[in-house]
Amino acid sequence: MDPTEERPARWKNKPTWLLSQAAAHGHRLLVGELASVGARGYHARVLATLDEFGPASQAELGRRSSIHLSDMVATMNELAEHQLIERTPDPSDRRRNVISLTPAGEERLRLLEERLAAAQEALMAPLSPREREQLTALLSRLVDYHDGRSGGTG
Amino acid sequence: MDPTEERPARWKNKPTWLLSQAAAHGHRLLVGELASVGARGYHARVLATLDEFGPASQAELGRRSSIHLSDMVATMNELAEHQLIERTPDPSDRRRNVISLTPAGEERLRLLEERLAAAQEALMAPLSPREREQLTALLSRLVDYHDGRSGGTG
DNA sequence: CCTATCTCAGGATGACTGAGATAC
DNA sequence: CGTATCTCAGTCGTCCTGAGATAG
Repeated sequence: MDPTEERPARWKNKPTWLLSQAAAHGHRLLVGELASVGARGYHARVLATLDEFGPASQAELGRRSSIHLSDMVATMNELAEHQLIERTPDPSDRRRNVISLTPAGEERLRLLEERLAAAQEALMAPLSPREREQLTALLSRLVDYHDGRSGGTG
Repeated sequence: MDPTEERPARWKNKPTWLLSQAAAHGHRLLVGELASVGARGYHARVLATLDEFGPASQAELGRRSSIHLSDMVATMNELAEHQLIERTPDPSDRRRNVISLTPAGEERLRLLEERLAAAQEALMAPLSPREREQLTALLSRLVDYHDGRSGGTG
C-alpha cells in the first residue's frame, strides 16, 4: 500500500479494483494471523474441509477446498509431516489416498479457526453488523453465480 | 473452481474467503480480457495513472498505482519496449526517470479500458444496479479504512 | 549522515498448465 | 480405449524483502 499520493478516480468505482484491493488487505491479515502459528492458507482450508465432510481422496478434498489438484500433493506432505492428517491407501480403489484428520489435526484446526476469526474481525472493523451482513450477502451472490458458470454441480 | 462437491458451510459467511473467491473470479475475467490484447494488469494500472495525473517519477507512479517500487522496473521496461511510455531523465533530480505517456500509450489505454469495462460488466452480471452500488460503496469503505492503516496520507 | 530513487535478485502465496505413471 | 488419481516440474500475477549504486 503506502498510498502517499492520490489514486486514479476512475478506479473508485471499478469492482475488480475494489475487490482485488479488499481481498489483498484481507489476505495480508489472514496470512499474518496464520503465520503467527506457522500455518498457511491451504492448511486451514484442507483441515476445515476434512473436519466438515470427513475423510476423502486428495482429488475430492481439493475440489471441496477449491485447491488445485496439483497443489494438493505439497499441501498433503506438509500436513502429514506434522501428523495433522493421515494418508492411507484406499483398498477399493488403489489409485486413491484416503485423507483423514488426526486428533492433532483437529486440535490444530481449532487454533487456526481462532486466528481466522481474528482476521475476519480485523478486516470488517470499519463496518457495522448490518453492513457486514450486506457485504457477505452480496459477495455470496457474486461467488455463487460465477462458481456456477465455471464449475460443476456445486 | 470446478466445485463438484459442496464447500464447507463455515466459509459461507467468512469475509476473507468470500473476498478472495470474488476477487479470484474478477481477476480471471480481467486477465482474460487483457490477455486478449496482450496486456497485463500492471500495464493498465500504470497507463491509467499516467493519464490521470500526468508525467511522474517511477517511484511516485508506483505509489499512485499501488505497485511495489521493485516491480516498477520490469513494468516500465515492458511498456517502453512497445513505445507506450517514455522514460526521460529528470534534469532537476538526476536520480529520477520522468515517465510520460506517448500517443501510442494513450491509444493503448483506451483499448485496455474497453476490456476493463467488459470485465466489470461480466463480474457484476448477477447484481442489480442498486446492489452494485451497495457493493462498491461497502468495498470502498473497507479499502479506504485499511489503506489508511497501512499507508500514508492517501 | 540519512534519505530517496532506481535497479536487480529472489521469496511467498495462490491459481494454473502439462505430462507421466498407475489404476479403473 | 478413455477417464480419473496422484505426482512432479514449471509458469504466471501480485505482493513483498533485501541489497547495492547513485544522488539529493
